[in-house]
Amino acid sequence: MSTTRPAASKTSYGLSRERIIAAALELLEREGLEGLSMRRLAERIGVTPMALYRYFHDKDELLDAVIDAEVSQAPLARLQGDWRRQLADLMRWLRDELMRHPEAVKLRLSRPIQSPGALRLTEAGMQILLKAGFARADAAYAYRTLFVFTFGSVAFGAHADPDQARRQTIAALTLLSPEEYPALASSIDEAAAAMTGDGPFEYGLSCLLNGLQDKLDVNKKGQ
Amino acid sequence: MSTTRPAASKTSYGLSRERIIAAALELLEREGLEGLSMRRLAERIGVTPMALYRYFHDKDELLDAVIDAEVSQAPLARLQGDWRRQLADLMRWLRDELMRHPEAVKLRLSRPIQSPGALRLTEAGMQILLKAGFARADAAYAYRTLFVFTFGSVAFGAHADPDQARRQTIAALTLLSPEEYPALASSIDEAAAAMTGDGPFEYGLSCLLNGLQDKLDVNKKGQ
DNA sequence: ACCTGAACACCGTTCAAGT
DNA sequence: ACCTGAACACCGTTCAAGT
Repeated sequence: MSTTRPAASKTSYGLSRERIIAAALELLEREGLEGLSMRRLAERIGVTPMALYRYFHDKDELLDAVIDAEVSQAPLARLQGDWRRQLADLMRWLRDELMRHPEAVKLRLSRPIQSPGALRLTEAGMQILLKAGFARADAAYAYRTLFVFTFGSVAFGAHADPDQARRQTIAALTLLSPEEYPALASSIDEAAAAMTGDGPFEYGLSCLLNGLQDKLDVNKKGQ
Repeated sequence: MSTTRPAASKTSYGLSRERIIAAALELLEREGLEGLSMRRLAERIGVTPMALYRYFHDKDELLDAVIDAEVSQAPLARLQGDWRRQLADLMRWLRDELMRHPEAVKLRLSRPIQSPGALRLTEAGMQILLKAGFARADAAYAYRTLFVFTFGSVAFGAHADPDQARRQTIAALTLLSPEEYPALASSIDEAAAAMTGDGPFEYGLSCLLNGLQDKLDVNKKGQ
């Protein structure tokens, strides 16, 4: 009975950053951002709220670690084809990842994460752009543009219930006076369709890549 | 002394939705989103927290009204030039407005607002696109793309302290191993520059408009 | 070293009561 | 009709104490 320890009544034995983060991710996915409180997290683990503060200074630090873990764990998509195809697939992959954890997108708004794990994606994008012939400054701007568009698409378009979002849009547009809002009043179905699904994202992505191609052509001609 | 009322010790006489919203906007701007609590808001007005619940069912309804008021009060930019110039100026105006109230951007993430006041902007964008020759479905997608990009630029790029954001990016990128992150390691200054200022927004906007021009040309050729 | 208990200063919100 | 007071069920976090 030297190394055998009696079973703990609470499962609080191997408390660690990893264990806390795993439980937080689980809670985040099940209950959403609002449901992720220090007290509820502690309760789930079977421990007092204060125990968490041994491992994280405060809730902010815990949240940082949670997003970081989530971002770092996803394996990058394998890419092939020309630079446009590769960038498109990278952004589609990013969008899919973000849509899987929409709560984490909100979290990233207030805290830009620049851990090595998070920067793998940036590195991949920059590699594609540099190899395609973009100057470093242009590549950085171009990546930033793609990033902002893709994150924005999820942040401002990941509706829990797409059908309801469409119906709400239709209802809101139907209320408008056709005299004051002629363009919208004549495009109610089209505007509603632009609120959900892959269509608007693919349209914007294609626009952006066309625009980037133009920039590349202009610069090459200038040399 | 029939109509003259004794001065109230607290200034709670003309409590109304408008007065509450005005106080909430003030508090939001001074203390940020976290500082806007029902209790603090009530205190500022000189009233009990419960008094607010006569005018709004709950905090969510109050927040909706607050954003709506803010969005509706800004006069739209006056636009001139060709459609590209008009759209660019509209998005620049939107970005300026959003940057003036970055807290409200976070609020709009969870609650899509489609009040008539908020839709004036959409109407303006749709008018420009339809007049330029875009089909209704394309115009809706195109507007959505511009909207998502502009909102995303502010949501993911409105740093309270731009210099600090740049320094943090440089610090994070300097930590990376050049073997694993060759593209980023060779573009540290450029990547940091892409995090702040007007440069990345203008680059992305120009990209998008070029891409939209291409779409328009293709469609016109197809007809 | 690691966790607990009690406490503090906050929340949003309900419900009964005051005027 | 409009506002108040007291209360409830939550928060994040500090600090002293237990083992």
